[in-house]
Amino acid sequence: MIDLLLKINPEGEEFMARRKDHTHDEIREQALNVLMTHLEEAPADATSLRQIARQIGYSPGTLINIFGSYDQLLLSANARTLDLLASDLQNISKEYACPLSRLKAFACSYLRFAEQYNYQWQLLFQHRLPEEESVPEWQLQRINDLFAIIEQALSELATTVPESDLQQASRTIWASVHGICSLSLDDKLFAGSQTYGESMLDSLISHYVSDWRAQYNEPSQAIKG
Amino acid sequence: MIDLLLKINPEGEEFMARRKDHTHDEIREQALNVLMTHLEEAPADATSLRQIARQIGYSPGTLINIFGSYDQLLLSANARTLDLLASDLQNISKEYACPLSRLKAFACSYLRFAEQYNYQWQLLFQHRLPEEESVPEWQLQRINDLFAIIEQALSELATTVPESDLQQASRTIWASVHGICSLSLDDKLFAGSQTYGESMLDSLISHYVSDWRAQYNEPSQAIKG
DNA sequence: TTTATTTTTGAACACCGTTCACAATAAATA
DNA sequence: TATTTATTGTGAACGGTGTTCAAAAATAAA
Repeated sequence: MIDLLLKINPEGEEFMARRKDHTHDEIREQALNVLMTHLEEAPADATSLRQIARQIGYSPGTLINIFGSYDQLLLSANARTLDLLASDLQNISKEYACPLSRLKAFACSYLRFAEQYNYQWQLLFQHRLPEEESVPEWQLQRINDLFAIIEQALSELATTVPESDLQQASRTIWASVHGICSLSLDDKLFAGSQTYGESMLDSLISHYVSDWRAQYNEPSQAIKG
Repeated sequence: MIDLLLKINPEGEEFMARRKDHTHDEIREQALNVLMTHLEEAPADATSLRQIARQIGYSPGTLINIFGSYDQLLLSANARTLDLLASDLQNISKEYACPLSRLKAFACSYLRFAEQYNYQWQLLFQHRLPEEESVPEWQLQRINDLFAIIEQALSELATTVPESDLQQASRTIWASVHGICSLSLDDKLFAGSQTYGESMLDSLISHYVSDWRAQYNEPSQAIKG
């Protein structure tokens, strides 16, 4: 049998199909590193499964074996991005005792992250899952952790607020902040870099929170409303 | 001449390369109609230049000749969508004398549009231009017209406001509304359709505007930062 | 009718994600 | 150790993509 093979493939020629000394986890790691590095200076559309495979010295099929599909490779990159973002926001938030400052710092960090990791951020939010495939568990968990930061700050600003109100307010703020960042990035034409987005974030949080807390902290006056 | 054709193309067989009785404008129209119809029930990724060409009975090259590229065909569809959205919002806004109600109706219409024309809306905002190709003129114009509606409402709520403040506030509101709609669409899992998004929009506008106008209408008190 | 011009084409190109029989390797067995 | 079995990675193939372009077809001009 070996003779037969040797006859068919007589020499040198660099045989492929050689099993490399990498575990699946190592290949995962390599592929994700290559992708994340790519995203540091070009959008996701500018690479491909084949390119990534070529760069780590494996065939496209191998990556499909490991990740299931190219979509899921992209999704794994999103997991990394979200982890980065979450730890960023959590660290920043820890540094602020004042809940209002904390909220603003949270929003600004979000914007800064979106600017710095532009293409990762784009992929994270623009990437649509095929069909009605549900958002993965870990992603919901990370997102909930981020909501918790906002909820915590809000609850410090206004005591005795029903949980459901806290949820709605924190979601409203998060979605608004997200929208401002999203629009701010597309709009590089108009505004001079981040100062514009930052002032919008400040405006949003100042005005929204100010009136929102008044609703709970000064129920007797009832001026606003 | 007719005889010649009949001889060359003796029957059925449907020869191609026959110059059809359509002007370029008509072909544009047909292609866009096919695309927009497709977007009524499937995302943009689910079709292609070739599919659209096939459906209108022309070759892919013809569409490239007319539109320049597939990207620009998609962009033309976005023009249509934006026109639809703009006229929708303008009509709705006309019906409300009260500026606050007008703002809320504006936001709700925006959300309803995003829900009804889901895939068109997705394409409109998720589609990234290649390179740093600038947003086309007409698109900026349409968007400015929409800002004008918000600015107008805000100026009715608070007189003697500097133009720059009006601009910032209207942009902040629009970006926030956009973010809420954007997130609300992705979140079909969580919420029971539109009621959730609507209440977030209401919360956003109520609180933000309430505090924002207080800044200008009650300058003597100076309670708010 | 012949010539020149415009329009549309279809084949070709270089890609893409995904599948799969089988070659190359490692592990288990005799 | 030699042989069988199981796993892992491959490369060719499939059907798709957007885009280019020589030439065919249809029209307009001479």
